[in-house]
Parts: sequence; structure tokens; C-alpha cells
Amino acid sequence: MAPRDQREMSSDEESAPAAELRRGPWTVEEDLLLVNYIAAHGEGRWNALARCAGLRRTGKSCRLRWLNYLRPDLRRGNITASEQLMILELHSRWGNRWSKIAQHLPGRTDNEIKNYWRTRVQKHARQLNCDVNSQQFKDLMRYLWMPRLLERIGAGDDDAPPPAQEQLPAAWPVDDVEVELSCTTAASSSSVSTDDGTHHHQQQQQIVSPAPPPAPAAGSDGSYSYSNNNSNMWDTLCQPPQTDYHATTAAETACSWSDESLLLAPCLYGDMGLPELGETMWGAAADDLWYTQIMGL
DNA sequence: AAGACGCGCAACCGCGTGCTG
DNA sequence: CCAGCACGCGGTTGCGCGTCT
Repeated sequence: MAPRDQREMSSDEESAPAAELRRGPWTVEEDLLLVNYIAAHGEGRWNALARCAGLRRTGKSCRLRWLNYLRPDLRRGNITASEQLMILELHSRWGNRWSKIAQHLPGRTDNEIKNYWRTRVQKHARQLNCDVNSQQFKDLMRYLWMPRLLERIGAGDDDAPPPAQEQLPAAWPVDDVEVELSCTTAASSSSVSTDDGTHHHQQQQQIVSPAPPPAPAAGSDGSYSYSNNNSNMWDTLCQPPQTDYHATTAAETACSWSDESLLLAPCLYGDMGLPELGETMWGAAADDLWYTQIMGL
């Protein structure tokens, strides 16, 4: 017997013989059955729904298919910079509470956010040889990548916007917390309270350059070289753009960088400078290159 | 051209929780 | 109070597809 068959059957599956239940990818016909049934009768009571709709699926499977794929209010396509920022911020606050995070990203499912985190964010953590839950990686996100996302958003370089009715609100309503999107000492944001007592977040338009990467050492030929030793990565990363520095954390460093040094960043880093902003995860292929160079990967 | 490999995502699973009789 | 059920959540798996060699 295959290992899968040896698993204990959930209560959802006990209502029908296992041999009659379908598993795996959904067909167009099944999708139609499910959509039509929910359109006529509404959702909920998933086991009964599966039977009544004539679907040889578990209620659990029907629910998942509806919530993660067939629901009409789902947003498809790339995670935008705004959404990435929201995910990073909320995850730093709540950890792997995907459904809770998804509640604040209209049209996105917990599954989608979870997959995003595992495939993109954790991948970068692996490349840095650090744990995604480590303080080092959290500092990297907070003081390097989140400011960059803020910059992209401020520059209007967010990914393709969703249809008008689905756009992220200018102020994100958050039930029990205030979500502070300001990631650096220079970026600013504020929270306001509405008449009904809920807190709304307001993003300010004053977006500044992100915390700069450390200056690489110029070689004799004028080119820059980077260490491939990841163990030194954080020492390098935490080095403020000043000649006399002391060992410190990324957080302390980011806080200590002045607005002036941020503005000087493009000068300080010569040809490397700050990357052009493109698309993808941290959002950008160019960002990835820039980041890879910094980290000496 | 074809096999190997890696990535992204849909789907599954086990388990915890809340509701109801 | 307790057992059974339905639902939802977070972790994991497996497959399709694109890229690399």
C-alpha cells in the first residue's frame, strides 16, 4: 500500500468511499460544476456542497479550489511592490500567520502569500546562508529591501496596478494594529484614527533613497571587488559609509546613517550605484543583481 | 535535440478550534 | 461535559514548465 494510502483518513473523506473520490488537478467540468453550484446556492457546508453539486471531491478540496482559484474577487498576476511591502511588514509582525496577512491584501489568498514567502523570500535567505527568521535577515529586510520597495512605490514604479475597484486602498484598514510602513529613519509615515475608532495608515509621499550598501574596495584597475566569504557579509553590510566605523548591527547602522549620507549614496558607490528598478521579487531583476554584487555572491 | 535541473504554484494533509446536539 | 462534525490554518508535496547543459 502506498504511504499516502496508509495515512489516516480525515473526517471529510469518511463520508464517501475513497475509491470514488477524485484527487489531483481539477478539470474544467469540475470547475464549472462548483462555480455554478455556488452561484446558485452559495458557499459553505462544503461536504454537502460537494455531494449535491455532483463532485466526486472532498468538501475540503472544493473549499480550497474555490477560495484559492475560482473566487471571482481573486487578483491574479505578480505580487506588486505595495503588496510585497505589506507582506514583509505583516510577516515581521505576525510570523507565518498567512491567513491573517492575506486579510490585509485584497484578492490575495493565504496560499499565494505562503508560496510567495517560501519561494522568494526564503530563497534569498538561503542565498545569504542565514535563517529566514534570524535577526540578521530581518534587519536586511527592514533596512534594505523595505526602503527600496517604498522607493519604488513612491516613484510610481509599482507593478501593473489592478483594476480600479481592486486597487489597494491608500489607507489600509488594520483591525488590531497599526501597520507602520516606515522602514528607515528617513522614510516617514503616520497612522490616523477614524471616527469609528479604527486605525488607518497613511503613506507619505516623501520617499527617500534606501539605506546605501557598503562601499566596495576599489581595485587597482578601478573595478570593485567583493568578498565571496559569506561569513563576512554582515560585517560588510553593517559598515556605515564612513571611514571610521565600529562593529554594529545592521539596525543600528541603518539608524545611524544620516539623510545626507543617503543622498550621497550614488556618489559613494561609484559605477555600482543604485540599480535601476525593474520587476520581480524584491522586486527587480536589477535589484537582485545589485544585491548579489553587494553580498559577493 | 534531449535529458537534467530548478522554480513556482496548485493541491493535499494533519491538526487545532469552534459549534452543535 | 462530551463526542462528532465542519471548517480553517499552516506545512508539505508533486507536477508542469522553463532554463540550462
